[in-house]
Amino acid sequence: MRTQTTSNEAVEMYLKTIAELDDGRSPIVIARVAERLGVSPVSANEMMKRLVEQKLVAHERYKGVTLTRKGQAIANGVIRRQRLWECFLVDHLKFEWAGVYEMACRLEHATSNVLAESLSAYLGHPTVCPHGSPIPRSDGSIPSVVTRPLTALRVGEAGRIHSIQPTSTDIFAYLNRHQVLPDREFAVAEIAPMEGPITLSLDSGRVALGRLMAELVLVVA
Amino acid sequence: MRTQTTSNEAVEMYLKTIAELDDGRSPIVIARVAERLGVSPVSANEMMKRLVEQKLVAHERYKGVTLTRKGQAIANGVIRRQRLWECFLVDHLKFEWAGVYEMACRLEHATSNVLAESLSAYLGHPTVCPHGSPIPRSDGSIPSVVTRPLTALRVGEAGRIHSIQPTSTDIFAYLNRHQVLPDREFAVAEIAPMEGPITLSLDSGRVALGRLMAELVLVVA
DNA sequence: CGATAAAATTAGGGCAACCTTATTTTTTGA
DNA sequence: TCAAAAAATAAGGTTGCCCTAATTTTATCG
Repeated sequence: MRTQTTSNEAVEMYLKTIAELDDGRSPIVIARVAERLGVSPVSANEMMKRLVEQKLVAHERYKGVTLTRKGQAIANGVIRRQRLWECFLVDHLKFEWAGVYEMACRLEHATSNVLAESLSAYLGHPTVCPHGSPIPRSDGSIPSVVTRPLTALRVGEAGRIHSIQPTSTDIFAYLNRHQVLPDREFAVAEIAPMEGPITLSLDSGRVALGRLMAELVLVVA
Repeated sequence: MRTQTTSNEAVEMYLKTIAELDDGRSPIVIARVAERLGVSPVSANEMMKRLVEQKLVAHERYKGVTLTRKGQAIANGVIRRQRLWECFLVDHLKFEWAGVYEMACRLEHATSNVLAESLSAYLGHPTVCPHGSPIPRSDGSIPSVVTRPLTALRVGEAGRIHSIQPTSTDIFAYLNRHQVLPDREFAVAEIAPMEGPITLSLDSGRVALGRLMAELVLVVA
């Protein structure tokens, strides 16, 4: 069977997931990774053992995992490929914003470096994906912008939506339906007590977002 | 782990390989399939057992296998996806004709039906891949053209190259270097005895092809 | 500060695809 | 016609990735 030159799909998915969950503060709890990938915690633990052997992640027992430099490089490559494909699917094939994450996720593992570079050139070297997230550069670096999750804002504060963190199609679709899209301006109209919803006022009207969802919406200013 | 809605990669590769080896005459010897895929005959045999169970192939003991209607449909879908990607890679990403087979082969397994249809529309619904082979239609049918392998011609006969059958990058590269490309006109200049090379005369000059390679070049008229 | 919840780990399997080596069955051609 | 070549099968592995159930370790909070 044709052999892979790069790491395989499962490894890529684990590394990408760790990178996506990483907020730069504390190690990533393995159980969170398992949840995201829809596998049992045991399976995720086993895989972590393999990734530690390959020096792709560092593991602090009972704390969680962190990507090594090498692991981060692979993860960034995977994310780059996925986001490039998302751009292609939206800009050229005219797919809906909300559904492209999954499609691109399958293509990313079938994409060599040389293909990614040609694709990037074809697309005009985009720097953000359709959800507003930055596309890692081919050298592995990521353009960094200071953002805050929506949950960090207080009532009355205004801002601009920067990006929606990678998640499921359902959530993308909900946000899309309510015009919660990258680059839109908004103000925080209300924050319900008891971990209740955050209501935004946008040009298109008002939307209420639960705290979990609001956590995924990154804003600037 | 994300589950596949369609058949998996290994199954797709086996079915595609059988379809590619099929000349419509006799069943495909399993050992030939194994060779093509670079697996042991034993492995291929085991897989055939699984494919027979799933009613994707029919097996005549000591003769070989044939695709069932269902197996052919899947194979055609896989071939369609691959050839669409080949078109994209050559026409839009400006890749070399010779190298795209392998790249498209990886993408094909990551391509859903809806993606294939959008891609086809984007490309203007092409009917042939860059190697000249027909792209199966979305309903599973294949445009049929009467062609002969180069080996069926006699000295002095002229014709036009229709397509190069799927094979390895090396062979594509050799043919490319010598301008043996779809749509080129040629005449058979010489056929060496003892299974020797067939020499073609093209506008660009002369080329000698071994019998095995000549078998892969399909011509018309 | 100790009980409980959360996280991690251990133990014990399963399955798909691959492998090698040895053997049996069929086809074939001298 | 029968021996060699080709095809298939049998037997026994390996690896990667997944599972459940049971247990151990750590963290947290009343």
